[in-house]
Amino acid sequence: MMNATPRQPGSAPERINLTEQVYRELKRRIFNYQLLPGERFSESALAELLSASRTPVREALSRLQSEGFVEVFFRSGWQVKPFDFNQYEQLYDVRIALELAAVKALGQAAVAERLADQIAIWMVAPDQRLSDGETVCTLDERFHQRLVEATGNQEMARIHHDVTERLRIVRHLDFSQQPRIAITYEEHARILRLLLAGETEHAAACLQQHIEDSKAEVHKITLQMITQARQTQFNSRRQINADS
Amino acid sequence: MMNATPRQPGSAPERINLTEQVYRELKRRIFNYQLLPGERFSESALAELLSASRTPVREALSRLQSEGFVEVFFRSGWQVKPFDFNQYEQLYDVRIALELAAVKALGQAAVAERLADQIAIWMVAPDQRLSDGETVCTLDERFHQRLVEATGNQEMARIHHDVTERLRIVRHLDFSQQPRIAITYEEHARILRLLLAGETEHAAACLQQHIEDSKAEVHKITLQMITQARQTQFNSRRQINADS
DNA sequence: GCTCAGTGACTTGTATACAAGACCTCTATC
DNA sequence: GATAGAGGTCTTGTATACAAGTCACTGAGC
Repeated sequence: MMNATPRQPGSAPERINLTEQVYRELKRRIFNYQLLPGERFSESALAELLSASRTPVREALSRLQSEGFVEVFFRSGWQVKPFDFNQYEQLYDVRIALELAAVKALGQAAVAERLADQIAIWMVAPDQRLSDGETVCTLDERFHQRLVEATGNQEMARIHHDVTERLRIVRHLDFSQQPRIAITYEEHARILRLLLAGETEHAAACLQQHIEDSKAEVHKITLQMITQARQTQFNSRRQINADS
Repeated sequence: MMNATPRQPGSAPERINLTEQVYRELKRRIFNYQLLPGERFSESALAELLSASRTPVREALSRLQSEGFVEVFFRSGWQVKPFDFNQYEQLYDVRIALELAAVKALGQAAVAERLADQIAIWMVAPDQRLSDGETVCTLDERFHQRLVEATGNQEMARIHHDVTERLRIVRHLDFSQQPRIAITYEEHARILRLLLAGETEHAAACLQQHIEDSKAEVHKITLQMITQARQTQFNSRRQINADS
């Protein structure tokens, strides 16, 4: 029955399941807006679309469900979790809590050592800055992630990563506008400068304000985006109806 | 193919899947030490044990895996995640970050209102205190959970809950000793008193120290528990061998 | 006695079959 | 015309079949 013998774990280094592939692909489509918040779909449709059977699709969905990206209705199909402002705000507050704790735990020396890559990216002359919103958005996400990683607390980093992914849908929109990019550069540079100077409390205050700003910004943008998303959804529905 | 039509969600209020049942039962067994850290098992053994097919068992395991309770080896069985001191310490630090953020966000009035139940439980005369370790352990967990819930941030509460569950295995042991119970009562009462007095910073400092103490305590206890757990495991293995 | 190849039982990964319930549509009735 | 009911189609939930790989054990060769 139960086997308690600790034989050597088969040591499968990085084996990629179909389940894993489907999982990643679905997440990609959600971040892409190929699957829109509120959109409904069935397991078999997904299975056919991704050339897999329902089994791996179900397992991927089940994981996405427990992470809060989708939900299932009993014998009645799946749905991408609809927008929830309240939830996004709460997740931003979780980010603030985690990142502040991280920054406060970081020593001056640790910053110089472990955040060298970020210093090289953000503390540059204005004419050296990147201008592509997409790229800067990714770098921004990485910056905040690295702050937490730098503490060495992998569990905190993992949780922070999950929260960040939940917010990715809305943060994406934030960087479609040029001013946001400049502000991001300036604030990240300031935070790093303060950390390097050992002014931890001041850095923490800056970081908090920085995240609060994103939170406020996203709240504004999301309203206009929802209408846009609804429009797209309506179009695609019309298209599907036209096909059949 | 895709169906974007938002027909009314079937509104299944609290339907309990076999998957859900298996999930809960497995978690229960892990918290119970019926499934020991490091123990290995197969899907079919579990399926037979719980009178289900492999499908719901797999889904439950997959969820437990993404939550960090178990892990799978490619075509080579499952394992309850072994003890990892480092990980537990990191999770304690996540708890500190979240609970401190929660306490700082709580206003004086909010405490009196929303934590009335906790005040009734912890701020009692010494002769009114409960003495059963098991019960106090559960109440302790609830206390910290309620601190976070009281902020109204459900996402933070959910994450805190998950972290707490990961730590449940080790915290259980902490309350097997009487002194820990008295200390818990005193410290919880003090934290609540300070919060009610509006001394947020002081309360936060107390809370931090309180959690750090648990963290240190658990580190001590776990060493002796591992041997004890191994002993139990050995016994149950002997029993199984005797059965067959 | 030791090493190593082969073999077979056992494991997970994936596909498929079937069951049970939800929802839409069409029809009969008022 | 409006409404209630029945049937069919579509959905997920669960069980099972099969494929592919792992691992422990056996036995031959030295």
